[in-house]
Amino acid sequence: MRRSARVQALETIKRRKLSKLQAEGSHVTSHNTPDHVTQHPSPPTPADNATTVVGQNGQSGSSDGSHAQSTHVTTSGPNGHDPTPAGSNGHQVTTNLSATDALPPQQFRTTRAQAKLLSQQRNNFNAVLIPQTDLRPVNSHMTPKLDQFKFSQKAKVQSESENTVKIEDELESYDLSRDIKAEEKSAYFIKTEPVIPPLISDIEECHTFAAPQEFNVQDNPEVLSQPGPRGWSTIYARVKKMRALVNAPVDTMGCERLVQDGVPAKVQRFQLLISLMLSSQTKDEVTCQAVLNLREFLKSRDLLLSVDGILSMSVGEIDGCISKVGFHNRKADYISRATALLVKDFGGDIPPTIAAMTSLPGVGPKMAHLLMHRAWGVNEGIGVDVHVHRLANMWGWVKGKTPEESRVQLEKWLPQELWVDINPTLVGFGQTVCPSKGKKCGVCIVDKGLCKARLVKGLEWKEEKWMKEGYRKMMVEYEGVEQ
DNA sequence: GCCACACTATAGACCGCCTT
DNA sequence: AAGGCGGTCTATAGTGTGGC
Repeated sequence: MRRSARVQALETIKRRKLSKLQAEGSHVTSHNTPDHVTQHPSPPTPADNATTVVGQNGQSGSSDGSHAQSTHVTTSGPNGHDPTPAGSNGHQVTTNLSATDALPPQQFRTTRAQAKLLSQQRNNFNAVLIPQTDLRPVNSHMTPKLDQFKFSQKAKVQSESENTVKIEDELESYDLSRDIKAEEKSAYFIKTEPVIPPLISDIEECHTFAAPQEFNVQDNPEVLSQPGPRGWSTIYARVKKMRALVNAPVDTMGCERLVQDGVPAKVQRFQLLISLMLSSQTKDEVTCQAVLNLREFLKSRDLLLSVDGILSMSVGEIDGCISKVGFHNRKADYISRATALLVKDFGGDIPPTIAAMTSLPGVGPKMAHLLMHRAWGVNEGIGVDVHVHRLANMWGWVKGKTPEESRVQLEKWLPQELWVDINPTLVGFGQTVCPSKGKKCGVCIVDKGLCKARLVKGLEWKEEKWMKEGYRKMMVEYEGVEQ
């Protein structure tokens, strides 16, 4: 077992033991639990019932130890607010909350029947009907107390509790009948209400900064008529069609949406750089929270998330704010060093060339090209991330071993008008309909003959299952699409 | 069949070792 | 010296397995 899996398993066991002891009325001090919180005796908790409902990403049915965020081990009050005294030493925080307090109010809990229904719906690809972003954990109002070294761990506890309430709140308010009705119509790609995650609503000043104008297939038939690999334009047009109907995390929490309005363009560019640096190997919502943490922290110093702001922070403080993103230790160091380099070599602004950008630590070609698009409005190349790389290879558009190889090959034939558009289009598609694992071929409208995914061993049985369950009608029923 | 648990794959950039 | 390759970091989704 790999170390992380082992740690996860151990933590799960610890949590369960703790929960059991609580249920038995024992007085437990969990010095070794991740939250370092003393937990008090409690009546038997229905936590397990609750946790079988929906975890992160709205996924149902799992109390997998690896899905720690779906667990009601929490020190939070009923509304998910952190009850931890702000001035504590951070190494061991004692609360007087009972476990009853720790549970969300009854009305937020979802019944097993509802959970089952939701589980079934998800299996029927309601990841589309219920955009994942609707159910993803989102936490707000996290007040960093970075004087405490253990901030990140406390933050984790806080976010778990808030997530739980919010997710279930979402579920409670979700109109199940609407979905059943939708299923009867076999309209699987239903764009629900505009998906504005609560996270975004907490940062109202966020907007799309220097966002490239969306490429419209209908208005640009000549672009798609250009030569390229077999069927490329058909695939692109259909993916665009699906993307118009599916909300993906990148649409609402992409890096360019994490830039503050009303601040100098130079600061906006810097914020975009930081967002991009944080985003690698990190889900959009986690990146978003990390950016918010940085901004909240700097706000307490009357500073913006800017070069000056970052320079005022130690690496440890940066790390504390971004502790939930992947490779946070290294990224904290990169951010600190890159910011210093910006001041030293580039006048405190991000450089306007790919070469200069990639000279910054933690910035590779993908980020550089995206920065050129978003920050400078310059279209010099394609921002090829793993989704673009994976999908382009899957469709036979390129044969690249690395994203960089794929980028070079793509740029040889892909019309330049699409160089900016292809990233958000394929990333969103890769996040929702065609992830590397769990491809939803049953609802994809790309031609069978054009997509290798349908030939991948192991997918056949799924296709069969979907057919049996009657969930693969969209291809013929979706308006305007013929297979 | 359901559930809990274990395990694996994946992601972007960098680093260090090895080979050429 | 340059390039290739595999390991590393962390979090999470998906899948497999075994017990009830």
